[in-house]
Amino acid sequence: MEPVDEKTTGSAATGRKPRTRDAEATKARILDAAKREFAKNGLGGARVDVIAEKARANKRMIYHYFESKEGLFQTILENAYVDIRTAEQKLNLDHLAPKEALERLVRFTWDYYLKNPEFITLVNSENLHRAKHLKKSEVVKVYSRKFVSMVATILDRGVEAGVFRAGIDPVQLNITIAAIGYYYLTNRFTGSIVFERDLMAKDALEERLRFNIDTILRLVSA
Amino acid sequence: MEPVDEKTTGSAATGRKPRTRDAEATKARILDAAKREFAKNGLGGARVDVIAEKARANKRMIYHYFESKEGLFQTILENAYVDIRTAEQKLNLDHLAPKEALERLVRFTWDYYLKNPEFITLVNSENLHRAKHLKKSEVVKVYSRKFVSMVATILDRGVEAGVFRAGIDPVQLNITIAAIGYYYLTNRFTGSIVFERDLMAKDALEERLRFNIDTILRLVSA
DNA sequence: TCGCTAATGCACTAACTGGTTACTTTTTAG
DNA sequence: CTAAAAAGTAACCAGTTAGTGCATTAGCGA
Repeated sequence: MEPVDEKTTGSAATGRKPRTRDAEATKARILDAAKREFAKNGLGGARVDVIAEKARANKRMIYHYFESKEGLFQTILENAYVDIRTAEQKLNLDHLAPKEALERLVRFTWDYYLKNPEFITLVNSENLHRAKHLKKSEVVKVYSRKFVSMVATILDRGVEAGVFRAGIDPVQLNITIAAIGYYYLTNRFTGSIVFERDLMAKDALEERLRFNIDTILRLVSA
Repeated sequence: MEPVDEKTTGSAATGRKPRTRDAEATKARILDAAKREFAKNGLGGARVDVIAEKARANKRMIYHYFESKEGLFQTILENAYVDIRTAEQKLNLDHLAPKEALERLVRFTWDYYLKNPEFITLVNSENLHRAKHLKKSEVVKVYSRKFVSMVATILDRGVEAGVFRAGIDPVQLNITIAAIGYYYLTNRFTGSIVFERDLMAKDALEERLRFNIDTILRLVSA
C-alpha cells in the first residue's frame, strides 16, 4: 500500500522526511512544465495558465518563485545553456586523438540536439527577442569560454600532430559544427516538405550524422 | 501568384493616375506590413491591429482579402519561398565552371539571408508551427524540385570534370550550404554573447562568408 | 445617369492573458 | 505549544486580441 515515495528534492538533501508541501519540488515541476511549454510555443505563444496546470501548481506559485513570465523564461534559458555546456565538458576530449575528439564532439552535438529538442526552440525564441534575457546572464559567458578553449585545444593538438591544417578559427569551427546539426533539426518540418523526404526517418538521421562528421573532418584536414 | 493584369492593377505599376480606391495597392501594402510584423514577432507575436496600422489600411481589409491572420501568414510565407527560389534560378549557374558555380551559390545564399532577414524569421516561425501552412502549398514543392536539380547538375558537371568527388547527395549539400549561413545569422544575438564578439560587424561577416565558401569547396573537392 | 458590386470604415464583442488580491493551510523555529 | 513564515489556492481584474456586423462610398459597366 505504501509507495516508497522517492524524495525528489529538499528533504533528500537534508535527510528529513518528505513534506506534503515541498517548495523545491513545486519549483522543479514548474521549471519542467515551463520548458516544455516555452519550447512548444515560444515565449510569446506560451501560456502561463497552461504551465501552471501542467506543473500541477497554482499560477500564483509561478509569480511567487519567478516574478514574471519573462523571469521564468530567463531561468529556463540559462539552465538550458548550463546543461549543454556541462555535458560537453564531461566528454573528456583531451584524452582522445584529435580526429577522434572532433568526431566525438560532432556526434555529441547532434545527439544532444536530437534528445533535447527544446534547447533549439528556446534558443530560437531567445533570438527572436534579440537575446535580451541571455544578455543578463554572466554564468553563460563563463561556461562558453571553457567550451571555446576546449575546441581550440583539439585544433592545436591536431596541428601539432600534423593531421589538421593550421589557422582555423575555433569559433568559426564551433559555429559550423552547431550549424550543420541545428539547421537540419530546427527546420525539419519545412525541410521535409521542400526536399520531399522525411528528414526525421531513422536512416535519414544516420545519413545526416555521417555527412556532418565527414564535412567537419574534411574542413580541418591538413 | 496569378500574373498581375496590367490594365486592372495599381497606378504605381502602370503610371496611370492614382485611384482613391485601389484594391491591389491596399493588398500590397498589407502584404508588406505583415511581412515585417510577422518577421519581427513571429506568427503568434504579430498583432493584426499593428499590421493594419502599418499598412495604412483598415483591419477589416485584412480579413476581406486574406480571411484570417493565418491566411495572411500563409500567403506571405509562400511568397517568401517563391521569391528566394526565383532569385536562385536567375543565377544561371550552368554557364559557370562547377567550382565557380558552387561558390556563387554559397555567396548568393549568404547575401540573400543578409538582405532578407525576414525570410529566416518566417521560416523559423513556420517550423515552430510544424509547417502546417507550407504543407498546403503545392507551388513551393515545384520550385524546390527545380532548385535541387540545379545543385545536382553542378555536382554532376564537377564530377565529370574531375574537380568534385562522386557520390555526394545534392540534398545534403543544399542543406549544408543553407545551414552554415542560416545558423550564423538566425542566432546572431545569442551567438554574439556566447562567443563574446560582434558577429554582425562588417569584417566578421566577411570572414564568415570566406569560411563558408572554404567549407563547401573542401567538402566537395575530389 | 443609374444601379450594382467591391472597397472601406467604425464600433463592438467574446474570449483570453498576464498578473494580483485576499485568504487558508502547513511547516518549523524557539 | 505557539506564532510567524512559507506554501498554496481561488476568484478576480484590467487590458488586449482576433475577428464581425453593418453602414457607407467609390467606381464601373450598361
